[in-house]
Amino acid sequence: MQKRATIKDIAVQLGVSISTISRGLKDHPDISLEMRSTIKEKAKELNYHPNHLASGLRRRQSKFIGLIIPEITMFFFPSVIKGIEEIAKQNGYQLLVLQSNDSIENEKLNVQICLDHSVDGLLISMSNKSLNAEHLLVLKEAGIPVILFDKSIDDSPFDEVIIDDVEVAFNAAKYLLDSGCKRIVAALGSENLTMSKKRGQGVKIALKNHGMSDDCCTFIYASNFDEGRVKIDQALSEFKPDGLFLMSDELIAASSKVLSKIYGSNSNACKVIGFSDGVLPDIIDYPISYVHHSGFELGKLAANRLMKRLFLMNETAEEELPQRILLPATIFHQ
Amino acid sequence: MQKRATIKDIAVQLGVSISTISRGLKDHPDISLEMRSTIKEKAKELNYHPNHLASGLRRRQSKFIGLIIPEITMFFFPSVIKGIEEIAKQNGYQLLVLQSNDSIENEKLNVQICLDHSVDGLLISMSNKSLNAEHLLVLKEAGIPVILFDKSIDDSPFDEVIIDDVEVAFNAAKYLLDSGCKRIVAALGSENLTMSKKRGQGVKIALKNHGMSDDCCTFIYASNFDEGRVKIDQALSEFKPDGLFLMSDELIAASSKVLSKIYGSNSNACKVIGFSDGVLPDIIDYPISYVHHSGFELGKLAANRLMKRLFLMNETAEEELPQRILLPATIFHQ
DNA sequence: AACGTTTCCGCAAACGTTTGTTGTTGATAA
DNA sequence: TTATCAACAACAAACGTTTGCGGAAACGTT
Repeated sequence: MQKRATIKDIAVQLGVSISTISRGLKDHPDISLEMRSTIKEKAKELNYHPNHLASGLRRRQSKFIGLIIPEITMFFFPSVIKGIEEIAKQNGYQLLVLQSNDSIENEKLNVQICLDHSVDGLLISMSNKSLNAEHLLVLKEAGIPVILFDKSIDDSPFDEVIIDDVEVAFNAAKYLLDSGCKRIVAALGSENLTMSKKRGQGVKIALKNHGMSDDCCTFIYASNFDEGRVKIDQALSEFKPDGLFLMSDELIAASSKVLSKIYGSNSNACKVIGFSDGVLPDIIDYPISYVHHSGFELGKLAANRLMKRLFLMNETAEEELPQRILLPATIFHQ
Repeated sequence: MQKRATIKDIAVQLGVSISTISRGLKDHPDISLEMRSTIKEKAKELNYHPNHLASGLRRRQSKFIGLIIPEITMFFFPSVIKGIEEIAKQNGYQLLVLQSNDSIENEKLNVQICLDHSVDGLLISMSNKSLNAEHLLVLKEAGIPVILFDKSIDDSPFDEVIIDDVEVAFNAAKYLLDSGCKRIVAALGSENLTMSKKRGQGVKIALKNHGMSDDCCTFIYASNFDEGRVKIDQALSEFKPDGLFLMSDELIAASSKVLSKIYGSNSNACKVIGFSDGVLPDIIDYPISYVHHSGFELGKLAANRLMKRLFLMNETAEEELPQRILLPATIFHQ
């Protein structure tokens, strides 16, 4: 059971002080070049690696960024995490991944965990119970930058990185209507999600624009895969729509078998448009169009924004106003 | 910008020493009951929360466990992580999630990151480049328990939590053969993966058991979704098999559209059996049987084993031998 | 009255860094 | 010769905990 080498071990073996070692290791100009290289040599020889807890404690920063999401499912979030991880790693940060399971209590707990671990920043996709960001204000007080991404709230006091839900949903619905759909079912996520509201709103605007009444579209809400399957089955069976709007990959998955069951291979009977990361449409049989919004890109955007905030905090005192960053989304057909 | 309260703040306000606070907070018997409650009251009042870096440094444990996996994809790993997270949280641990991207260099780097962060234990699903665990021995030296899960290696010097690949693959192949399949395509993962070898081996044993030559089965190898799609398409087009063996969810997804394309709705033309977490078969149209191996359960098993190791380390000095823990797997039909 | 025992708490060191300040050289300029 | 100034390195405090040890009351026991 080897004790790992410390800065002190190097100091003793080289007969110099520990401060010299510390400075030498990070190329402080006070230390001569020869000294630096002897230090680095010895460090390599002893297989020295800095103790993260010690330096974190001293420097009051952990090089961790908190990542709070509702749940790690197979939909969307894996690629988001990958995007965030890529940027974080580039900047020497590690991720502290926490799930709220769509509970506001858990969200609070997770915020506390982030605080306990002295995270340098936080990325959060809010639970569907969170209608405001009150419980995140404590982070602001602590001087920890927060970025809301994917699932945001109205009037966010923090930066947000999202897609333009109304606009994109509008375009998606417009596609269905332009294709001649007259009876539409729009499947949305949890009803208290801002995202659901906005995407629903986009659909309604499209309907209005096409001179169609709201009756032409049935809205259903489902907060997870299983609920989606049941409700979509019900809706498709009951209304036999000629157009289906699915606001997430989860709902695309949930509707996949139902679509084949009801419409068989006659994929013209019901046009489908979904919001997808791009993988699922390549897996399911029923041909669907989709708004491509890349989780990977979203993750990168959000993480980059956080990095910028982190950088700004060191440089200037002037607070930049909360900014809204939009993820581009394009429609892919069939 | 609020400074967070420390143990010292409580001490000053209460006019007692910081050691008393520290002990009082964790119910040390040396501290009187009244004192304990005044301390806790004041702690609550000041919204005190222990600084994790400080206590970690002092106690030489981070309450972090490292989790190294090849890649966070939508297949399998999300549920594994959920399982691990559940057990970890129950025991007061956080996860440090790292990806090797199937590179042994990254795996080494990640091990170093775990070391730097003083993780208390490590869970690792090995990259397909890792043929041995040499690069993990440094953890053993440091007294950090390691559990290999899912993707293991031969003769592991560490505990491993896996499924009985040979046995399960044997049963899966047996199902195809019992159903009368004569021309089989078996799609495996990366060729240098121990897991692929073992599952292939199971298939071969089943063939032999049925008195069939190895020629009756074509083995193809694919290390990711896209490669799988191409190779499966080729194989199905070329051999028009009446039985298909798919060793992972990823390959199930990759074959989904190809199956419909080639066999249409005549699902009897080609029996399919896969290894799945259970979600994908509910999404794709082509009816398949599958060996259910739950990522969630695997994660829990692995994490629990690690917890046990962690516990044993505190209690006894006697080293328990590396153990192999098998995840139960059952076959679901259609 | 002298001597244990509890009971409760404080002192101070330690964990491994970082960093502001001070000190020692030797060289150069006056 | 003395003052000046780099250039380099050491000292020591600090970050917020935990914990071994020691000590002062308060109490009972012979």
